[in-house]
Amino acid sequence: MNIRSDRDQGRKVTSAQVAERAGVSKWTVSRAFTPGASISENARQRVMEAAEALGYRPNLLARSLTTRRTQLIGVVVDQFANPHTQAMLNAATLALQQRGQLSILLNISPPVRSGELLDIAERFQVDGLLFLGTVLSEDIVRFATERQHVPLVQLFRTTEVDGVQIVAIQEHAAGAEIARLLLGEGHRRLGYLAGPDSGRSRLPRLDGYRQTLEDHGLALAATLTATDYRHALGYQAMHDYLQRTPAQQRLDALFCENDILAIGALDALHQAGLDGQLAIVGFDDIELAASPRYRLTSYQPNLDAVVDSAITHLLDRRIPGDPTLLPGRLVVRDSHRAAQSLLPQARHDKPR
Amino acid sequence: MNIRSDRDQGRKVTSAQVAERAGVSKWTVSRAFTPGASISENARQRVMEAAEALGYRPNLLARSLTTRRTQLIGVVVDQFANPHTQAMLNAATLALQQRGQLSILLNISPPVRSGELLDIAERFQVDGLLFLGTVLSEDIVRFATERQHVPLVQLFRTTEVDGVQIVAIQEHAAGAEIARLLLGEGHRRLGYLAGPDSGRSRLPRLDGYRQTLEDHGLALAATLTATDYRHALGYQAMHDYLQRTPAQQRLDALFCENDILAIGALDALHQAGLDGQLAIVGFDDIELAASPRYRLTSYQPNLDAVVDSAITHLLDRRIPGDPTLLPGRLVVRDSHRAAQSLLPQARHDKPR
DNA sequence: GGCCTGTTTGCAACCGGTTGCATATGGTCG
DNA sequence: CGACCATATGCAACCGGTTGCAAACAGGCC
Repeated sequence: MNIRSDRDQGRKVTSAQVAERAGVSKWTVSRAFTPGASISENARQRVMEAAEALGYRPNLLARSLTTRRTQLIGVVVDQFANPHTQAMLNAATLALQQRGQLSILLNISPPVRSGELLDIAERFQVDGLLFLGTVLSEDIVRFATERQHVPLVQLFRTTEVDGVQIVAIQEHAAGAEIARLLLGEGHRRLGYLAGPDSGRSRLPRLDGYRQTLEDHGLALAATLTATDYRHALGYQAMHDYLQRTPAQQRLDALFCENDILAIGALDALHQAGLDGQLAIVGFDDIELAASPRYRLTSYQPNLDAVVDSAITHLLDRRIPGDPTLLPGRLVVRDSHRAAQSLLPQARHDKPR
Repeated sequence: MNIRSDRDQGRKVTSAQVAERAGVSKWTVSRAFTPGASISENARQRVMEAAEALGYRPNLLARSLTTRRTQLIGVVVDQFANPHTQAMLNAATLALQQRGQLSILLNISPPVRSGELLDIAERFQVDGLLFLGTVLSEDIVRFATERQHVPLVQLFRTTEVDGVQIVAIQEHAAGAEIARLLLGEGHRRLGYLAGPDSGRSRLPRLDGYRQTLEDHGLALAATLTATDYRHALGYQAMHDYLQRTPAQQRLDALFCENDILAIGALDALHQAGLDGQLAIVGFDDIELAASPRYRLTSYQPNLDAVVDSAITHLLDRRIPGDPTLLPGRLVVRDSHRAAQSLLPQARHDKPR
C-alpha cells in the first residue's frame, strides 16, 4: 500500500525536485514536458524516469501564468431541465476534452446573477466562453459587448449580439421544412408553441414556418406559449389550450419549439383522451422522442458538427462574424400525422 | 461604444498598473482585494477606484499559485442520458458556486480513458473531486487509492473504496420501504430491474428489498437487467421479459433501479397493451415521474442535503470516514398499484 | 587537429499574484 | 511632550512553471 515512499512529503512534487533526481536543471525538466522543445533523447528519458519515480505532474496553473493559455473553457448553461441541454453538454465536454481543453461549468439558472458569474470566470482566465443555448439576459449582453478579448460563442440561438459568434441550425429552412411536412399531411390549421426566449429574437425558425404557410395562403392559426423549457409547461400550455378552445375550432397541428415541450403537449392530449387528434412536431430530437410511446416527429440538429464548429471558433480565437448556420435533418416518425391517417390508408403512396 | 480607452491595451491589467494609478504599491492592491487583510479604508477606496477605472480583475490563477487553493472542484460524470444526472449536476454546480467554487466538468463517458482524465484534472490543481453517481471503473479506483491528497467524494453509490468519502441515501431502508409498499398493495411476485453497476456493489437497496420480502416469507421472483441507465434499455428489458414469460407466470410488481429505466419499462407495458397490469416503482423521482402520463411512484433523495454534505466534506478536506447516509422520502403516486385497484375500491380505506 | 555548424543546456528574468517581516505612521495616555 | 502601541505600508522572497539568450558541447569536414 505504501507506494508513497518518495513522493508526497507534504508539498507536491516540483520540477526542481525532478531535476535534482535526474541530474539536470529544472529548465530541462520543463523542456522534457514541452512537446516541440529542444532536448536530447537521453535527457528526456532520464527526466521522465525521475518524474515517474517521484510521481511528478506539472502544475498547469503555473504554466498558464506564462503561456497565457489556460486550456479552460467556460461552458454556460441555464436550462438544466431540458434534455437537449444535457446532450449539448455531453457533446461539448467530450469535444473539448479531445482537444485537450477542460470545461468550467457555469450555471446561470434563475437565482444566479449571471453577470457576476461571468466576471468570476474571467478572473479564472478562461480561454473562451461557450453559451449552450442560453437565453441571453441583459447581464450577458452587457458582458459580451464590454469584454471582447475573451472569445464568445453562442450555440443554437440566433439572437445577434455584438462580439458573440453564433453557431446554429439553419432555422429558417427547418421551420419551412416542417411547415411543408404538415401541409403535405393535409393539415390546414397550424399553430406554434413558443418558449420563453421567442420574444427577444424573432426566431428565424418561426419566420420560416409562418412564411411557408403564407405561401400556401394560410396564416398561423394560433400561438401558444410556455414560460420555461420544461415538460410541465408544455403540458400546461396544451391543457389550457384545450380548456379554452372548443373542439371544432382547434388546431390540426402544433409545431413546438422543442421536444420537451412537445412531449408535454402530447401528454396533455393523452390525458384529455385526444391521442392523435392533434398533430405534433418537436425540435432537437432528444432521446425520448424515439420512444415507441411518443414516436415524436422532430428535427435533429447535427450536434457534433455544431459543437465542432463552435470549438474551432473559440480555440482559433477567430473574430466573430456572420452566424455559422448548419443544416439539420428532419426525423419523420408518427406524431405529425393527421388523425384519420392513424388508420391504415393509401394516402402515403404517392404516384412516383 | 469605446469604453476601453484606458484598459485593454493588448495585455490584461495587472495589480502593478492599478497600484501606480492609485499611488500605492502593488502589495497594497493585493491587500485591498484580500478580505481580512490589514489596510486603511482610505487606501482601499483609492485602489478600488483605480481598479474600476482600469477594469482590473485579479488573476485567480496567480493567486492560486501561492495560496495552494484553486477554488476549482472536478465534477465527474458519466451518465449524461439519465435525467437524474442532470439534476445532480444542477444542484452541485449551484451549491459550489454559492460557496465561491467553480466546477470543472469531467466527462468520463465510455470512450474516455477516465484515469487519464483524472490525472489531467489533478494537474489543474483541483481542490477536490466529486463523483456524481458514476460507475467506479478500475481506473478510478486505482486513482483513488494512489492519490489521497486530493479529497474525493462519491454521491449516490455505496461501493466502498479506500480514500473515497461516500454520501448517499439510506438505501437499505429505502429498499425495505418500497418492498413494504408493494406488499401492502397486495403484490406477491416481486422483481427487481437492475442497472449496469449492480454487479459490483451488492446494492444495499436490493438487500433491503429482498430481505423485507424474505421476512414475509417471499423470495425475489425475478431479476431483470439493463446494461445502461437509459430509457431504451428499460424499455428493452421489459419488452424481452414480456416476450419470454407467459402471462400467468409474470410478476405482480417490478422495482426499478431508477426512474428512467422505470419509465422505459412503463412504456414497454403500454406498447404491449398491458398498462397497469404490472406495478412499477422507480427511484430518484425525476421530473418526468410526476407527469400525469406516468404518475410513477418513486423515491426522492434529498438532493440538496446530499450535495451540501458532500461539498462540506470536500471543502473542509475531511478525512474520509464511514459513509454519510441521508434519508429520502417515498413519493407515492399510482404506478405501484395493483391492477385491480385501478378500479375504484374500498381497499385503501383501512380501519383506523 | 582546427574550424564551423547545429543541437543542448544553464541562466536570468518573468508571469501576477501573496505573505512574513521590518519600518513608517498615527493616535492615546501618563 | 515623549513613550507606547496599534495599524498601515513597503520590501524581498516565493509560488512553479516558461522563454530568449548565450555558453557549452558534439559531430562533420577539410
